[in-house]
Amino acid sequence: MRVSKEAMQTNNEKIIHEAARLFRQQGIGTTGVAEVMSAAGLTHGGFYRHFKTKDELVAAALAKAFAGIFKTLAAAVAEGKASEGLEAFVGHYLSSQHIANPGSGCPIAALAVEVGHQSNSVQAQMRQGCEQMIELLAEGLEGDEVARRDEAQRLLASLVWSVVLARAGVVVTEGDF
Amino acid sequence: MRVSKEAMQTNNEKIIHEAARLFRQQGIGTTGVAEVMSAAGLTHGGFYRHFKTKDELVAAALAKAFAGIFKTLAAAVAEGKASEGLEAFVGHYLSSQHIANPGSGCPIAALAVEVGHQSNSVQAQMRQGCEQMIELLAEGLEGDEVARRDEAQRLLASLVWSVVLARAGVVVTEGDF
DNA sequence: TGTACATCAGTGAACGCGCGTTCACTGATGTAC
DNA sequence: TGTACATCAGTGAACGCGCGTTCACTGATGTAC
Repeated sequence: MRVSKEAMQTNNEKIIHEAARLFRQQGIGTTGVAEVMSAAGLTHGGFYRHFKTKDELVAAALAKAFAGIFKTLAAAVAEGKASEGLEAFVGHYLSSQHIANPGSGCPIAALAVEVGHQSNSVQAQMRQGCEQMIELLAEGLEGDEVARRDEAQRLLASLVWSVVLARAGVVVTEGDF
Repeated sequence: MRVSKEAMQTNNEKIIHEAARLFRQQGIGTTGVAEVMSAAGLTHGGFYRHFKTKDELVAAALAKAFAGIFKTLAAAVAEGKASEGLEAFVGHYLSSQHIANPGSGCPIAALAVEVGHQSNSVQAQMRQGCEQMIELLAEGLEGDEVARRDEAQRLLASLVWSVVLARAGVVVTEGDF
């Protein structure tokens, strides 16, 4: 039966939230629309009142996942504490907590490769997220703009790769970042 | 109808070769057994004379993909030309040719994340390939063993990440490796 | 070396299953009077 | 403010489709005499 506008809005957010979690945890192709709806406490038939296609949900979930990751870092940069914010971010990124919980973690580490096989709009979302992350990381580094951007890219590569390897079970010796 | 032992062996190699190509090009979940068999010039019903499950094919294809990547580098190391071999390897790894052709390229860049959702034996294959690659890269670097291994890990992270980003369409400014 | 027969690689149709998507239906919500 | 009705979010069953896997069948291969 019909629900109020507020209830529908809440349901919409739940769907995106669960999708963002499940896609990162299990992969996009492996997670069905029915599973997402069930996790949100709904039946799968109602999905198409919220999204035209699964692809549209993927794009929304990816945007939400990036927003969650950026939140703390962006706040630190806005407060002028970019360097401290960067240090805390790196510490959390490489933590065993982040490695053990892809569902609430970095969408790049979880989905970057699979997104290469998704629609253009999803790829654009991933591209934008990566670029935004590099910019935010660069804020906390030293040197001129080009050098910082360069260093930020190398840092992101190290971070993402360490987490991907650790999740795949490859033991990595401590590196200095 | 039945074919000779030699013909069967040839077919087996064709299946693994096409699987290694298609899995890297399109992903594992997206590539069906029927598509692999068709690419090998066979009908999909015969697949189970060669492999017990699709998973067994994935493991074989991954091993084959690693073997192809290691070939040149391992030969250079064996000849005592590890440093030159490394340089050539890095040059090829970052080439537009490698970026444009995942089907014949590095299985880590193409499959590392998706393998996280595969069987234990497939994960073990990926793990072993990564470790072997780090060892081979370390051979061409300088310093003591620990420092070389450490540097090799950072190098691999940069290499893989650059290719993943480039394939996702994110333009990366030139970095020095 | 030649013949008779068992083996088994490959064929092509079928299996159950889960996928993304559609649809007739329900009944609370939101609106018009 | 109260009533009558149109709207539409959510339900649950169904759709076609492609997946991994199975199977009865075929006929060339390999073997035993």
